[in-house]
Amino acid sequence: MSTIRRTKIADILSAGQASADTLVKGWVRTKRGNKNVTFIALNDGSTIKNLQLVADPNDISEDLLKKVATGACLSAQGELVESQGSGQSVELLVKSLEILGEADPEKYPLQPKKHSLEYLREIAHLRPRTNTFSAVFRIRHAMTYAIHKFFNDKGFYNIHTPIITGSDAEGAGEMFRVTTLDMDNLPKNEEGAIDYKQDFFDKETNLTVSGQLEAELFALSLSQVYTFGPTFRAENSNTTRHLAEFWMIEPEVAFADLNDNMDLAEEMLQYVVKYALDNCADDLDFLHAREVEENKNKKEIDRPSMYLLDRLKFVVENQFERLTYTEAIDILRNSKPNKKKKFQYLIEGWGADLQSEHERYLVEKHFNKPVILTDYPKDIKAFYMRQNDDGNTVAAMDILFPGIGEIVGGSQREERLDKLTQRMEEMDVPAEEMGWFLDTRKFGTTPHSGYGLGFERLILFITGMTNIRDVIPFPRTPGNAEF
RNA sequence: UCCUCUUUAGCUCAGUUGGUUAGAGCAUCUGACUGUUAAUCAGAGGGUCGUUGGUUCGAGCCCAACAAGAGGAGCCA
Repeated sequence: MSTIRRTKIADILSAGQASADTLVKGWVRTKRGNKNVTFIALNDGSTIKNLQLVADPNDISEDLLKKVATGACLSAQGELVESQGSGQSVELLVKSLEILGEADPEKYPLQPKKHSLEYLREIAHLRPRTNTFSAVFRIRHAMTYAIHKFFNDKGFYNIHTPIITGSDAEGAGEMFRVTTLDMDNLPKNEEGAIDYKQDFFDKETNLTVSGQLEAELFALSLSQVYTFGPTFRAENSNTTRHLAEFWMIEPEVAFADLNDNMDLAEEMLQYVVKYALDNCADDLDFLHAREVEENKNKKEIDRPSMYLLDRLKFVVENQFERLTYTEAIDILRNSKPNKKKKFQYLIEGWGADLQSEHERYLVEKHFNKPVILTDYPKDIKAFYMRQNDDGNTVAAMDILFPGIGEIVGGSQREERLDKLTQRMEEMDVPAEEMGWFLDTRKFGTTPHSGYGLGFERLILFITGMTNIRDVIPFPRTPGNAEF
């Protein structure tokens, strides 16, 4: 092999031009052909598209070609020429071939055929070699970048809030304990309880369930900040939209009220969807076609009213519907399924939390577009949300997306010290442990707002995947921490 | 955690009111074919029917427990 540099398949295909001496490396997707010619579809992950290698048995030995099986890794050098076939513009006439890594076709778990997502989940270490998952993870990267770019361009600062937290007052769900104590021989104190004084941090510590409270501290100093980090919830949730370890984006903005907050969230969502449309066309085209194919055999009623690319364009081009919780309750109370008692939980009066079936009705049936619900009853929301003048509601907002449900949850934060401490008392939040948080209200407080965006839920929407375990490389769910 | 469903070849699935030797497509292997596009055509190999126990002359099929997976609910992002 000569010492020329590897060319990425994405670059070869986007240039689409013949070139004398070219070196490519990648993994074999399929091989086919006859005695006189062998065709190899090679993929290196730089694009969903494959490069066709053409091997003449006069140039490449039969023994070598025999080792070219699905999954094997190759290095191939030759001449890039205009393709004689119709499926591609250029192809590589192979002059020399090296097998970097063989893959026994009898044992390699990925076959050149369609696999179920459930099966691929069991071999999550190999699934990025498939079209679907390589597309999903290229898009996931693009969305990570787009989010950082969006906030950076607006003058936000990215804050790395702690992953290990000593605060158990965040109130956003069950936490994972962090400890270096010997679990088989826990030290006890005089009262017979576990003596955390002997633990690594001299106290009980957990993995974070939210960076919001820490982000608020920086919002009240740097004005506009956001977090983008891992989040851990030890809830026993077994659904297509919950993970025990997931990634969350939490902007926090000083001098912003609930309307500013909604404007920011809507602008961000439209920005990143547009970014995907502008920059991930090949992958989205593939996922779109995949979805159309999946629904081909379904009945008319079970098919989505819009397919992936149309849904994405729709979100970019249309404003989200904004209404209050109270208005939503009125719509639901007078809705057909409520009158005909089709809801499992009937809407009778003001104050109840909305169930998924209600959110789905509003988003998928009544408005048929993303919906922002605001001003929820204070009793069903967190202590830190700003109390409205009516005394019953808080300045909260949830953004609901079709097929996904809540993708964003946020609020204007309670900046008034007396109101905040009163609410903490009512909801049994230990104020004595949160002096650092209350200090922001004691010293130079100001109205501010923020929200949390579930990154994987965003990826579900953008890729059209339907199970959250298929949009994170190695999903952690109850009873499962493989790989 | 609750409810429902599923578990048969490497993968995706059929398998009748319980009956003798458990099938198909794809994949794999072998062969054919002068440029293929998930190539095509022909042939071959491949099974402790999730596990354990029970009912029965007889269980892939009926019953029970357990396990794994999926979907829905709750919690939320």
